[in-house]
Amino acid sequence: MQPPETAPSSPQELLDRSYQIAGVTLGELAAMAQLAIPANLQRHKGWPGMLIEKWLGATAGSKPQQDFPELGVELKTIPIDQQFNPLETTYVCYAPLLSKPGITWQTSNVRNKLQQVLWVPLEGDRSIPLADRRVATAFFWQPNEQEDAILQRDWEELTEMIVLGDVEKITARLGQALHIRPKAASGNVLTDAMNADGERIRTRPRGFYLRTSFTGAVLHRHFG
DNA sequence: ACATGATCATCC
DNA sequence: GGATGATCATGT
Repeated sequence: MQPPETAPSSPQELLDRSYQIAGVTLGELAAMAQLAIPANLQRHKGWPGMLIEKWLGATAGSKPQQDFPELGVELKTIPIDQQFNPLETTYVCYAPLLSKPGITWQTSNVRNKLQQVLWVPLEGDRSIPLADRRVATAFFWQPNEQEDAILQRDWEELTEMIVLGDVEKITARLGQALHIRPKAASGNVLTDAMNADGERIRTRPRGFYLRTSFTGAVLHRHFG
């Protein structure tokens, strides 16, 4: 078995590819792809995601928007424990701190990214050596009406705070399903934002993340 | 610096 | 133990 060299031409082909690697360990996938396995993830935090991208035929690199633009599909690996509970929150996208006019939930990057997600759960318990962790069965997910409403409410609450110049009041405690946290290589990275008086300020870049309670519910809706 | 891929590590 | 805030690698 080898990684594909082309992008999948249909959602079904993408799903088929994910089934091909279900149950396989990350060590086996790395070996077949002739990739080195890091000793741990401390300095290779994105490694599992990159490995799965390669095996499903996502275009490499750090391009904006979805992983499979032609399919309208976003790929997300998610580390899980033995009960299929997520072990980490899920990064969605950067949070724009300089609001663009006319942006709504319907046109937001968050909604665009989450419109159609291929979830690929991976064994993530730190007690399992990285190479021994197995890929679980992937599945497509589209937010249902209720999930979309929750995400919309959170997004609107947080976006309103940014628009009102209250970005510094935002904490990760806000938001039922979606929240905002720093997202940067280090604490000294700064970007532009506005304060409540409309003045330019410098602040840490932020990202939108899905809480584990939300992704956990999504997983359990599919795996019971 | 921004954006991708995320997990780490500390605090509660 | 779990969530929050911080951080790591890489490419554009």
